[in-house]
Amino acid sequence: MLTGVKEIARRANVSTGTVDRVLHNRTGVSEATKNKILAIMKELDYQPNILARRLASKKVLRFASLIPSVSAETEYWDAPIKGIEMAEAEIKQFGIVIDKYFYDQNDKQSFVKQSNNILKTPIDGILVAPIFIEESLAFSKLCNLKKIPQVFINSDIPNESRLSYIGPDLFQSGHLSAHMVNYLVASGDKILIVNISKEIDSYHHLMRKEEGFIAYFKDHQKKVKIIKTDITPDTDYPSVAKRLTEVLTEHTDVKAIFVTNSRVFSVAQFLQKTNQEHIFLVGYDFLPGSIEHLKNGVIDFLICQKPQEQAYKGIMALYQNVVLNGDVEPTYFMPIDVITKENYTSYRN
Amino acid sequence: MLTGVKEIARRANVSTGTVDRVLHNRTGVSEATKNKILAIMKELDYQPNILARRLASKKVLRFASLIPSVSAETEYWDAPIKGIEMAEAEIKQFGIVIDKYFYDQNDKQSFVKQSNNILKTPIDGILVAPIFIEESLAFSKLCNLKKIPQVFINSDIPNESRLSYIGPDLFQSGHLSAHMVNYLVASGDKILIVNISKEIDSYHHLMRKEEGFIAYFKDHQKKVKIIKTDITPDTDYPSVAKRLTEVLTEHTDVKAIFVTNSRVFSVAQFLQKTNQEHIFLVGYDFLPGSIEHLKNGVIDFLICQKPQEQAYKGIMALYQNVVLNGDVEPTYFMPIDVITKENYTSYRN
DNA sequence: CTGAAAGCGCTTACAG
DNA sequence: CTGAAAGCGCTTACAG
Repeated sequence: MLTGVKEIARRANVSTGTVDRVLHNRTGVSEATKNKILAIMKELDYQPNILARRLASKKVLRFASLIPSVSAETEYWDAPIKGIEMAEAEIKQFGIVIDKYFYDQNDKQSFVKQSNNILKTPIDGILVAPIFIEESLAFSKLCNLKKIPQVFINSDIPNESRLSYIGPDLFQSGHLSAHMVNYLVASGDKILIVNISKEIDSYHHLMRKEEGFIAYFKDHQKKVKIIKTDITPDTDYPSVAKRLTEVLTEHTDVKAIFVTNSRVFSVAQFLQKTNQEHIFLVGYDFLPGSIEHLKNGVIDFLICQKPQEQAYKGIMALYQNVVLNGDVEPTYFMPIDVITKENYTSYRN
Repeated sequence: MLTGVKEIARRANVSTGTVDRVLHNRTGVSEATKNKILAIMKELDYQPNILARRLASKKVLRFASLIPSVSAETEYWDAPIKGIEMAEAEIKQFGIVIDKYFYDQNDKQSFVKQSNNILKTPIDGILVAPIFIEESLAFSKLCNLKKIPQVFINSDIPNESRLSYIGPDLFQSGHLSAHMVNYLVASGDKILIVNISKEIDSYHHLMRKEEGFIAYFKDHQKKVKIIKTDITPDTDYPSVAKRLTEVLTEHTDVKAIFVTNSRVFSVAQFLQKTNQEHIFLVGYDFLPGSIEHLKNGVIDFLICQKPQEQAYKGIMALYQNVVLNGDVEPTYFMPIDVITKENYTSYRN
């Protein structure tokens, strides 16, 4: 009452409609009245009532999400969908709808196509997992031109003007993995790093983890031998098994294996089938297949970064910015969680 | 339009005021019209518009929080306050205010007094850390009589009708601690469990962790010797140091120490001062003093359970129930987080 | 037991 | 460039 648009209008000797115009930075207000109103707003420290605003406005706000589609090999992306849906349920009463777009993680063109589809629609905010660097950068630029705020999850793109990144600090997560492995090995032991990925592009992502892992042992008193192998482009189980057989035949003394992504379940499967469960195994992500191997002891640790929460927080960051006009942290590193046989039951992915 | 109170009123041939009366289960409506309106609501699957409701209603909703006050020894309780304030900032636009009450963790009477103070005010929901079992039970009963929903954090009270418990699964967290210690010790090693607490009552809480810890090694192939000591009622540093000196003089071969609460920082301090950093150390909670000792390697692991998020979620659960009339999970176990030198920087307490 | 009217704090056409 | 009026979907007195 003492601070609403009515009061501002009264003090400025204008109608509430005019106040509303400057509030939303719309055209059709003289500089003079605009400045007068702005001054009064500042004086009153005017805070719009979001309830009233959303109730009065019939305009629905549209957010779009663009993430990889779920497949047998990319079950991981189930969690972000859930996160998006949770956020949607929470904010739909504010007149927000979320259009969900998916692309094929192994096909850049599908990303380009879907991002173009999004830009054809009127959209107020975008949540995207920018797996393909160049294509994502191009998309981001178009969004900036249209002044559409973007939030990135899962991995970041360097040097780009997005609203926020919400996801892992990849280097640190590799570092932590090494720290965990450090408890399992002795000086002189041999450690194998395994990257499993179809797309060369995704390597950027995995490489950061590998770097963090190697950096840990570089200046550590415990000296270990680190070897590595990339399994690409074929990543089906037979390909994984074939390569691991080769490597582990050449290096019969591998004490621990670090897999840089969720494909750790394939490696676990292999170790189990070949009775090599004595090799310590550390990998990524909270997937049913991996949890099974955590239970039966083939996998020792999983590093997880709450993909569901990443997406949830991503949508809420858009909401915070677009609906509440609030500030958003430009970079929000998710906690790096260590999952073991002992705590997986209460883990919220 | 097709589903609001107006439409219901039209179909039932009554005014919106009457619809509002049955909506809020107020008196002064004949059974007949009430049933008619109820039927139409069900038919339409009527969902009230929360925005409109909160905007129209001038009634503010009051939640109360009742947790231990912060002191040098109980810095831990800083985090829940932050969580409460975060939630408050988020929901105050819905006309919710939160009254914060504090009690002395070492004084049951202060809990009784503060809980009585709360009940003197008109309150719509309560968040409480029920450290004192009997007093909390009594308080809970009074709340139930007044139909005030209660959410518990930090620790649960058995067999009581609360809206929700949000906090650790204590037994499991002890179990996980043992799992971590297991990586650090060998068969035959000696492990010391340390409970540090002023109030005997708090032991219930610590005992559950101890039980989980011991249970882990009970049916484990690796046989270890577990000894324990309780430091009570004096818990200042000199008392801790004195007792540890005694124990570690008697048992010169202790390989690892498990402290069942945040007082691990006192133990760390002692180990550092007495040059016994070679003893592995595992404890609880993300406090600055402990983080320092995590950094310099005196503490190996901290087990944390996001006290800030517990309180945040607790308030949001009340909001969910009271404002949105939504369902709330009766028990929500927080993830059991493992914090090390490697991942503490990105941990959100 | 029930209804008519005003109002919550905004936004939205429409008219000038 | 600006204002008057209606309306978003509820709740709140007040009158009967």
